Amino acid sequence: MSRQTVEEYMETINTLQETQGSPVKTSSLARFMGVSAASVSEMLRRLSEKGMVDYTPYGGVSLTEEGQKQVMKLTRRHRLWEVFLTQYLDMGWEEVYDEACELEHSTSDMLAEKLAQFLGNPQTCPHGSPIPDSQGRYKNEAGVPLTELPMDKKAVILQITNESNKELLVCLNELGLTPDTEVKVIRKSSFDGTLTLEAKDTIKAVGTEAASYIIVKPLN
Amino acid sequence: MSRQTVEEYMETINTLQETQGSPVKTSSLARFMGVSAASVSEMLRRLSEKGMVDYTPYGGVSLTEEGQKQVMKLTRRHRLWEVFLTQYLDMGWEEVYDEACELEHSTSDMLAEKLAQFLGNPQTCPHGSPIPDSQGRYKNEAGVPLTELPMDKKAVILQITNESNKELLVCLNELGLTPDTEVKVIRKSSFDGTLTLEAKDTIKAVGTEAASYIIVKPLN
DNA sequence: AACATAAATAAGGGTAGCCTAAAAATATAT
DNA sequence: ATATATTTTTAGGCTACCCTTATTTATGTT
Repeated sequence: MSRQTVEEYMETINTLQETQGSPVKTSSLARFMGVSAASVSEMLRRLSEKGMVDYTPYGGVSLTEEGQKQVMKLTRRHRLWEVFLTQYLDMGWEEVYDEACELEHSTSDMLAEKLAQFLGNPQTCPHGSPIPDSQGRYKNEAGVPLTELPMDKKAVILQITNESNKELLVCLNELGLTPDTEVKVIRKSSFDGTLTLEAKDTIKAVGTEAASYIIVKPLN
Repeated sequence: MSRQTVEEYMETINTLQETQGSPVKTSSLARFMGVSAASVSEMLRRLSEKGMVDYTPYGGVSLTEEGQKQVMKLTRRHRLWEVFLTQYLDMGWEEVYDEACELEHSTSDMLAEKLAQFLGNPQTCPHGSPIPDSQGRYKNEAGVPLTELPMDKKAVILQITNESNKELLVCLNELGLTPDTEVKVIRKSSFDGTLTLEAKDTIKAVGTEAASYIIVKPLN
């Protein structure tokens, strides 16, 4: 089986575990990967034989420790490339996800470490997600979705989940809602929950879906 | 057919056209790609259908204009990555060929141009080979193998062909025989042709095989 | 508990890319 | 010019990954 394809399955399993909990359903995987459920079943059987996932037919799938380790390696490569592409090649933060998806599969261990060194061992990607260390260890700073931040409480943006959503990222970038920015919710619409924010001394409006992808850390 | 595989066939056809002339034989391709001649035949039929090569059974293969253009794009990506890897990530010039082989297949048009810009549009790779421009145009400076340089004539190293030969590159690097270095042949062994050189005010010995891979431009 | 519905797998088929063995074409030597 | 050797292609098979259709399993409702 082609390395690239397998790696994409494993990464998707990981993402779905994180966002929707474990175990992951065949149908979710099929939807996210754009293939039929039958293809997923088949692949899960193979990945299971290779010891990368725990898979019980009809019961869903989760990564084994070994599988998790592999995914952390890929995540590291992916996010290091994102840092390089934004900081040195001047790409937009909505463009780098797709490029990094390609590059990560062509990155040797040595290259990854040299790149990390060149970049000064960054701790997060441009979207604020943590970069696993060379051992695959991962420290995630605790935060809450902006939707759950109490009114009038100052907070700092940690991370934008959904880093592959270009429309979202373009929009947030225009609003200046990027990691490390301080924000405060000053109004919540009683009709549809739309938030009114104060950030960088300006007033901004953010819908609930967008807000749910913005992870913040309350201050004090 | 997987893009990667196809691209590697095309690049190999190009390399063999350059080094051994056109058309390229099935058996050469099979040898260089490490696959059976039967697999090559099959692939050539498919590439021919796609208009990438001119192929006559039993008669060898050569790239079409379209195929050539594709290869130039890949060559550009490959050599740009080599420059990046040596200049910014501090990789050895014997290591970058393999890494660039992987990366070139994962490089979009936009990424290639951004990278070129970041690197200051370099004209040659670390081994001295020209980098095609964004239109795929290619200007190769004329030179001769070191084996054909007249004795006592000063020359400057243009290029090391055989950039994938690690042992050769390590050795030449130790001797300081890299592009832009001035050299002069001061002795040729009448027994086996081994050359004695003067470069950087030091005396160096180079065998004929190694010397045949060193392309120089005579001065004055 | 029985039934309807949804989800997942099994069965069967396709393509790309690889192989080996056999057959065909070409090159070489006598 | 013919026989032999070499090269190349054809034929037939294998695996990875994908598909659609049919069947099985799980789930939720009454």
